[in-house]
Amino acid sequence: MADKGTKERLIETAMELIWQSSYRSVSVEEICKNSDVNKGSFYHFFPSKTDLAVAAIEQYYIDSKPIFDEIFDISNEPIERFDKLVNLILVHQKETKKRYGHVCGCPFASLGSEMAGQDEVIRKKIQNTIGKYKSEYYQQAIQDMVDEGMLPKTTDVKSKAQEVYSYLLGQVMLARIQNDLKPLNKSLKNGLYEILGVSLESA
Amino acid sequence: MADKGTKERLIETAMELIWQSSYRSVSVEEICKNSDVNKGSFYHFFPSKTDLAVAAIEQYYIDSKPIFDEIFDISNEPIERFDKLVNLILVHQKETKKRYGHVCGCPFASLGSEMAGQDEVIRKKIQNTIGKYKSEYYQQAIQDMVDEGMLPKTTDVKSKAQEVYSYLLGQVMLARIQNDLKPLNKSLKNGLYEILGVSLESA
DNA sequence: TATTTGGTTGACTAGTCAGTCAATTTTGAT
DNA sequence: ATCAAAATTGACTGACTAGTCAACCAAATA
Repeated sequence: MADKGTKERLIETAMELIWQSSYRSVSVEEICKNSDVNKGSFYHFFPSKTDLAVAAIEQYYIDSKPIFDEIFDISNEPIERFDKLVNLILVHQKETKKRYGHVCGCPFASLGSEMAGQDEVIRKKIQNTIGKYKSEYYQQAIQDMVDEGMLPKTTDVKSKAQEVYSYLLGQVMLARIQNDLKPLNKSLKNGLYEILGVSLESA
Repeated sequence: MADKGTKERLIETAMELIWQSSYRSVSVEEICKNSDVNKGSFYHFFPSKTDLAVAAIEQYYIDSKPIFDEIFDISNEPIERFDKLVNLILVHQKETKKRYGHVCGCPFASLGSEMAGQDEVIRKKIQNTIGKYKSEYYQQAIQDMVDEGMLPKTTDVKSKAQEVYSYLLGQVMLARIQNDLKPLNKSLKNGLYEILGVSLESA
């Protein structure tokens, strides 16, 4: 960690701590201490705690992009893409549970839900970021399914993407609330296939 | 409001304020002021802020129970029950949006997600409450669908209930983050039918 | 009337919070 | 080596936090 720049360390620590607990429960001072940074330095790089959160959201998106680009690569069949996505979610949730001691869920959803009624800047940032995932990956894959005849031409691609995203987000969020990955492991893929309207044999 | 007892007013106000913003951002003092109650009185009824939250969750469940009992009454066809549930969600979200100025989402999910990593008492209370809805209403309706031959005998009823609940929760939560009810109105019912594995004509 | 019980009051503690600031050190370019 | 810009430091402010407490009140009971 000490090999990274001050700003980068703050961003990384912020995401970690906020994801584990919540935005309001993590103080700027705590983020600084866990980054070996003084408070004054924090405000040299970020005008406010809100700006740090926005930067953390952006960084998390940037870091995840290569992984998503590979999963949703055009060389994979659409169903295969969603298959790999489900695996990514399961592995990722298992990893973070081991690392932080409890199921952490989706950082965007948790932070977004917490701050939606209070901080419009953070809410908008998360809305936009989620929107990017939806259009770049989900909508694209569903469109490909329509083009390949796996879904009817009449499919409302945007709505379908919203449904799929909602479902995955709901399962992951419920796993956080229940602090249990078993239901996720058991039913995540099955439900996704049902929303997509494809049978399980395709796997 | 002044016609209710002090304790009841505190519980009602707490639910309102926490639902609009978040648990950590609403102070005990704020809850007291909005209930015309002094701080000392608060701690006469509740040993801690956590206990108030638990009471508020319980009260919200109790208040919603008659409505759910009617919707999920055995005299309604299973599909009809889910149909009425979707309508309830849409109307309820529309109402609270108008009342509070923005989409509020699901109070259980928001509070549960916020506090899951910090307050085990609140997390457990929400987990249990969600569990009650799932088993009393969702699982029961799905079991009835299996018994009536609308779903295969091999259906894993518990998993299916988890999928349905996750989907609805995800849609409602996303509506809060996006502060927009349009996607909900457009695709909530459709996606639910797909998870349930029934065609839209049944409506 | 005396006493107990349930409820009320609001000032108080001790700690936390985001954000400020003036002084200092480090860095990099010339 | 010089100097300006970038980065660092940590004490400080003022506002807010959950929770405490001793005094007070009203109504019911005995």
